[in-house]
Amino acid sequence: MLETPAPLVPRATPATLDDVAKMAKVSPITVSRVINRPELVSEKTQKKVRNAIRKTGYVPNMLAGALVSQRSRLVIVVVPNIANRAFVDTIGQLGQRLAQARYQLLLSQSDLDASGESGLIDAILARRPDGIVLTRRLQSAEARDKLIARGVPVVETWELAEQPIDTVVGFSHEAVGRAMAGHIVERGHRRVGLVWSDDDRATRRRLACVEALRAAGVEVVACEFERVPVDMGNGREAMTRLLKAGVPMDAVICSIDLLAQGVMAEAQAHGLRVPEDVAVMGFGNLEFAAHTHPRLSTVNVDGGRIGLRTAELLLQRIEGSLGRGVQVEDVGFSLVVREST
Amino acid sequence: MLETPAPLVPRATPATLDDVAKMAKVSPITVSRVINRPELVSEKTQKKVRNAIRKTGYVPNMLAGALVSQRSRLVIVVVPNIANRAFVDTIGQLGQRLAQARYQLLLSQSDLDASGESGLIDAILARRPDGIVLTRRLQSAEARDKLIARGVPVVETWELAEQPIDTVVGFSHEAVGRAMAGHIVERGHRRVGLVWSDDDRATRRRLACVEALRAAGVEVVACEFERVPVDMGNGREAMTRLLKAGVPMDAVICSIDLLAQGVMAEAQAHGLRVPEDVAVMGFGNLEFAAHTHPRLSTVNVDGGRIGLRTAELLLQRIEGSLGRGVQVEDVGFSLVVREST
DNA sequence: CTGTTAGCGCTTTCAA
DNA sequence: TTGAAAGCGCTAACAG
Repeated sequence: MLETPAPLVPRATPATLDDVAKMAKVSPITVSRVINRPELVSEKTQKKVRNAIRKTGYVPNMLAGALVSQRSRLVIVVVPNIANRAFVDTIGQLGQRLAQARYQLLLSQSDLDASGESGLIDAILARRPDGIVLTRRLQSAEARDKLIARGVPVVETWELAEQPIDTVVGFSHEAVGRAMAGHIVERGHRRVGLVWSDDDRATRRRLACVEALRAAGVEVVACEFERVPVDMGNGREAMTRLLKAGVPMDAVICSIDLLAQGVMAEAQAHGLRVPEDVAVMGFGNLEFAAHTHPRLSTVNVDGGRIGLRTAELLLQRIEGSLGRGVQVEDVGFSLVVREST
Repeated sequence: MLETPAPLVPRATPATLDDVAKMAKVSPITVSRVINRPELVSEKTQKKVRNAIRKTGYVPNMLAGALVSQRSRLVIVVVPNIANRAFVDTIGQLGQRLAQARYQLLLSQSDLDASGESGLIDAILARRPDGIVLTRRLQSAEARDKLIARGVPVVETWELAEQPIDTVVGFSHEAVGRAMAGHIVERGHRRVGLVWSDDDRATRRRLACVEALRAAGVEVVACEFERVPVDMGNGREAMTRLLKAGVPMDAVICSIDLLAQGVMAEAQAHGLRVPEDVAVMGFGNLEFAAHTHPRLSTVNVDGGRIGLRTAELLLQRIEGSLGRGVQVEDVGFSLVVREST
């Protein structure tokens, strides 16, 4: 090694493109090309430039690059809260596919922003991302209008928005509710308790579920609501209340697996057998659902597929090959029947 | 409402500071001040400017602002994977505190980046964040050296790094391992199985734990390793193997609560009583640990406190009131004894 | 309290 | 295949 390595003590001024250019004895634009479009530069020049980059410890300034090129190569994903495991696969696939296309994925936790949805969207737009992915619904019309006015590519996921901002990749929560009801009816249960989280999407599943149960002559004997974010503890508490109330029931449907897990634990702590004494069903097919004792019946959503399709459509929107607000894709869902029902 | 609202159709060119300035009949810098330092502008002028901002639908371009001011008001947090719930509270508190100080927190999932740690760090530095928080250890010396050379404020969390990049907020994994061993010894167990994830930090807990067990004359009869990321299913599988091997044991210590949860489920599926037949202990005090049946004994780390202290120290580093590499803060941990041991 | 001047670091466009 | 000139949108520094 004859090269001088990059200095390990912070420099007063980090190296710029010009510094690299001077050292390599080329013009700044040539350095830029080596980094962004190396196919336009001769091997020999590339070598000189890469050497200079290494020696100076140069790291491109994408603020400057994005400012002039109007492309940030940044996609921001809004998640309600990273504790929500529903979106793990979606984000994984999305990020991987975008990385292949040289886009960087950064996550913004929406519940961090005290200024509300509108402020959150402003903060995101201020970074000039090339695309935005929403895993939650924007309630505020103001926030939605801002996105529309900007014209930035947006994909709404995990539901089928009725008035989409732009592109949509999701599934019908109403259809899920009906499918859950159908399964419980099929299993011959007649008196059902509900343990439900109190958010927009869960509510849509619940309304459809209750309607379908009633249509089949099944009685909904109780409904416990839990504020989001819910956890397993909420499930146990809800089941405690249900058992204390003494209303006889042969099944409990939950808005989400976490609650179902808590409901099962509490039932067992009371000596009840699942599913013989009481069947339990969840939604989400979270990782643990396959491994509880007994294993939990639930509804599976292919989050990875949502992520992949979102990436594809977002890239098409960014490149302009897909129009805005044109595509609404339903990825569906499936019932996962295990031991708890 | 006499105002013209921002247009709902994407404009050819989004409004700039100059557009706002012209409409409000002030200079651009005044608009900038209204946004960033309103205390320097008279009420009357502010009103004019805010009106113009609303009418034009102006959203500041932080790329441009950061470029000239050398402050991006952006902090990037590196998480191994958002499925890892250990960091939820840390990120929540960190983000909230930073938001108060007008910094935006964005998350970067490190396992998304195929180019390795060095490429990940380059991608992050290219956005010129004012600070970086690491929730995982950087293995590559190259990546660490890049951060050092840049001089950007960095806080390493969730462990006490031996050769810190800059500031540290964490706890000793060795001390945790010894505490777990101590608890099992105290409970009178003599033959212990281990179910462990195969990562750097977990390994440090295990080595210390095993050493302490042996020192107390407790026999380690088996050790099952699981590749990260682990889940509850890995715990069940490991316990299946342990039971199949037929080696008698009276306790199982796990590297993480998820594995412990799986171990308990499998033990129960085999008709074993926890803790009478076999005690089970985890680490992390994940949300479900308080709600399993029986409730799980574990080790609690105050992730929220780590987040808060990280925010404070990072802000001090950014403002220059704290020197680089000066502070190493140990937030400790605590044993949480419940029903499973 | 408000404005003028200059330039952050990079890429676009056009030219050689 | 390489370079020169111009300017993206904003704020620091200074002046009034």
